Amino acid sequence: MQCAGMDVLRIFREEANRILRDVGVNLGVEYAKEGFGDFTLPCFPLAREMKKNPAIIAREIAEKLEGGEYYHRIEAVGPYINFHISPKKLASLTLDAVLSGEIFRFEPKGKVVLEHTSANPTGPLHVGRARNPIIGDTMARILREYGHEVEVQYYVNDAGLQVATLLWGIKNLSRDSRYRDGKCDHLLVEYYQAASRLAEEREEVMEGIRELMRRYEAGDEELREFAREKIGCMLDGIRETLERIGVHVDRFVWESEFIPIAREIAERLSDLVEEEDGAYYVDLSKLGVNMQKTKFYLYRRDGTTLYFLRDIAYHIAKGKGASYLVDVLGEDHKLHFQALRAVVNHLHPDIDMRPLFYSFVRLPEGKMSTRKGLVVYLDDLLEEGYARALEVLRDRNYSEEEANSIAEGVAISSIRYSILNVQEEKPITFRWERALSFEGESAPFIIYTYARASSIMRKGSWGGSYSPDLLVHPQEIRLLKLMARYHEVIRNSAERLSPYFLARYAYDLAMQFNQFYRDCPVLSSSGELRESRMALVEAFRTVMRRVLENLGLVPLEKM
RNA sequence: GGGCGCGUGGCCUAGCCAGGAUAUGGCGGCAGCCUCCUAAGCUGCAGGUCGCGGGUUCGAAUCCCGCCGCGCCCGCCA
Repeated sequence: MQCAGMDVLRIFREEANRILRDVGVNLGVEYAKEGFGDFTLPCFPLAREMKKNPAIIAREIAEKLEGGEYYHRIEAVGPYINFHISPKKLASLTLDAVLSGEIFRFEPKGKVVLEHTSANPTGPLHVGRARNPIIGDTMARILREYGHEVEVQYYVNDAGLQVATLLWGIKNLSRDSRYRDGKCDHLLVEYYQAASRLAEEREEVMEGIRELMRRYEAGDEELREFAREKIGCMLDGIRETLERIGVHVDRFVWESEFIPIAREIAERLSDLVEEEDGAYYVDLSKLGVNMQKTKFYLYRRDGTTLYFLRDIAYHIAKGKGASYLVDVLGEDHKLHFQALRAVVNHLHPDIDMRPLFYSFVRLPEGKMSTRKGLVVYLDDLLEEGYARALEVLRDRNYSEEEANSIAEGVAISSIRYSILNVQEEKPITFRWERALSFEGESAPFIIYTYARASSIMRKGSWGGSYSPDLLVHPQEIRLLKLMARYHEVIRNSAERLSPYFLARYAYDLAMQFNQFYRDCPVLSSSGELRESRMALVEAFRTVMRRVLENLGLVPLEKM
């Protein structure tokens, strides 16, 4: 057994390549299409080399191949050589790897600092921004599974203009605090909205906000104390929403902490810095980078620092001791990130910064905007999801407590999955029906299969044994093959920084289990077949639970 | 105007990185399935010029070039 854990499918693949090497073919096999075996070797490249018909080459090679215990058939079909996995070997390797937990073991890897959300603490999270925490949290879970030590950070932008606007509003305006539960994010957002409107209309308001910012940067203790309290309360509201959808942040890092360090770093950038009207910027054309914009400002004319400079300081600090950094960012940050990385690497070439970009969630009417009232808050979406789930549960025999807990799990999972099941770079148009779909490609569909499997295991009593040669039904084999892929899916998802691959896998697994459930009765079978099928169900449950946990979906035993 | 991304049946979506054998699947529509391990499930039917045009290749949804449409960015905001 390798120390890296058991990547079952890779064992089969390497065996196929070994068989080919033994007859002098040094090409690797690919996955075959459904109906054409498990792996295939297209012979077109060989045909070109040997100037022979690929179909003839395929036939000649196939005749020389011996499948051994791993392959029960290897045959030429046209210009392809198709490898068919031996079901018995598949069942024994897969079930052993899953039931021993070996399939979930990955080689330990270095530390990753993953930053996500980092929304300005000026209001509640809305669904336009919800992609960030959900993708970020899931990515963190996947990287942990893959063997990394992961620290999740939320960068609190307390030093910028937006927060100064909020603070100015709280100090100078009065609002009716009519919002629910006393959640600060909902309570205080009105001050921010009102203050932003005023600042647009009246120059003296804008000046007041700037003055506040200058005092904040200068370290005015009274103001700092005021800000810590208000922003802290705002963050509590945001954190509460995050925790409700299963998103955990390890550290909230306050941007203002980096102001002194940022000033030191600016000194070290003197070879790039230029001055203009008292403001300072770096000129990235001096680095020979090919960007459409090369001037990035570090200081305003009044000497206060800008986000770009503070972010450089933050990333250098994060880079210490991390094997790499992951930033989960909206597509609007692409240019910023490119420039940021160029500067950070200019000073610290060893810091490995990797972005995970996503496109925005928009409303059918257009981009979400708190100010225009074009907004759906994440809290409201959760409440609506909860209510709809409860409605579905009404005519089932669940106690109130059970129903509430299932509805909460369904709501959280549905929302997370509706985000995760779309490639990150594709835009999403928010629709209630889609975000809260309980059928088809949805979280409830997936979790339902888990509940079905759990129900089988509750009702039967499995002795713990199985016979791999009895699991020969095509549907049993399909399910086993998919489970055997677990290792590869996690690796792919982690290395490509995309939770989406795992989301697809969850759906595929669920679909295959539903087919199995339909075709292969478990509890009404008898003897060793019953035992073996129960082993398969237990293995499915084990893999599925792990997949659900990595996606942050709630594994419900009943629903 | 320039840079980046996206463009697959009425709607949404897979496959694109590493080009191959009949282009995934869902929603909606129509027609069926609960004396049988949970019907949040399953089966069948209808529906596609893979944005358009070139190119590379034995072979292109996939790679390259051009164009069109949409989004994001091009701030002494973040």
